[in-house]
Amino acid sequence: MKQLIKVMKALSDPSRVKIVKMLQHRVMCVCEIQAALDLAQSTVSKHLRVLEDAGMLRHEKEGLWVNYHLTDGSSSPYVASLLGNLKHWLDDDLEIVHLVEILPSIKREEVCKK
Amino acid sequence: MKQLIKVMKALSDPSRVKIVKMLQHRVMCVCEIQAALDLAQSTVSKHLRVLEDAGMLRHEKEGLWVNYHLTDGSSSPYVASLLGNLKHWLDDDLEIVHLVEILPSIKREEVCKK
DNA sequence: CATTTATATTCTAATTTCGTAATATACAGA
DNA sequence: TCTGTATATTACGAAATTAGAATATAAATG
Repeated sequence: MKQLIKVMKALSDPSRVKIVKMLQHRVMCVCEIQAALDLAQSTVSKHLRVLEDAGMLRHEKEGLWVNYHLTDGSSSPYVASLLGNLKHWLDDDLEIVHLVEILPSIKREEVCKK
Repeated sequence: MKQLIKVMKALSDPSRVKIVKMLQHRVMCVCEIQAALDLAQSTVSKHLRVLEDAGMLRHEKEGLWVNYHLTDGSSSPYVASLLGNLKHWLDDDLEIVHLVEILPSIKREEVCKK
């Protein structure tokens, strides 16, 4: 039960769902996600932690960058099923369509320098 | 997006998930659910409203009783998919097993009189 | 029509969630 | 080792969620 609730809560926030939808298209680092969603860096970092704790994401360090990507869902049937469903869910949601459209223009080298 | 979030939030609470699992076995009125979960009546009433607003439940009046039952999920693909998954999810969760076991002993005629 | 019973709604307190700013950490390059 | 950059963590206020007590509503019954 606890595990299911954790997964459901992780997907109960629009920003986190958007993150999942973006990561379906490619690996992203924190500042790229921050640029796409227009949130504070600490906010994005925390959302990523919630998704990772639920078993939906994993990260790998690459120098200064931290790359986040979707898991295969092997951590639980809940994750597997919902990640599977989210592959097609929301594909015609206007906000998601827009996010996916601008995704190619978001490059870490251009986006991250302050 | 809004609809998806509503469904996810509805299933982000253990009491609400338990309600869904019980209603897989039979129709129940509010005071039966209250007896099964040992919560205040107003609390149960509000949980039911959340689930119904998300499209997972419907109710019918029968005299003084209000009978709640699961929908067929036709309100949205999110509801359909999650109600489908919840048919087998948690079937070996100890708390759910116990709830289902005591379910036959919970009868409105015996349970509701104050 | 007054009473009882089942449920819904309202009010309120406690807890959780979400977001940001500020700070800490980790790593790369000069 | 000092500096700069990307990310994580902490502190904290605003908003949402959850629970229960009290109250309101609706329907059956005497």
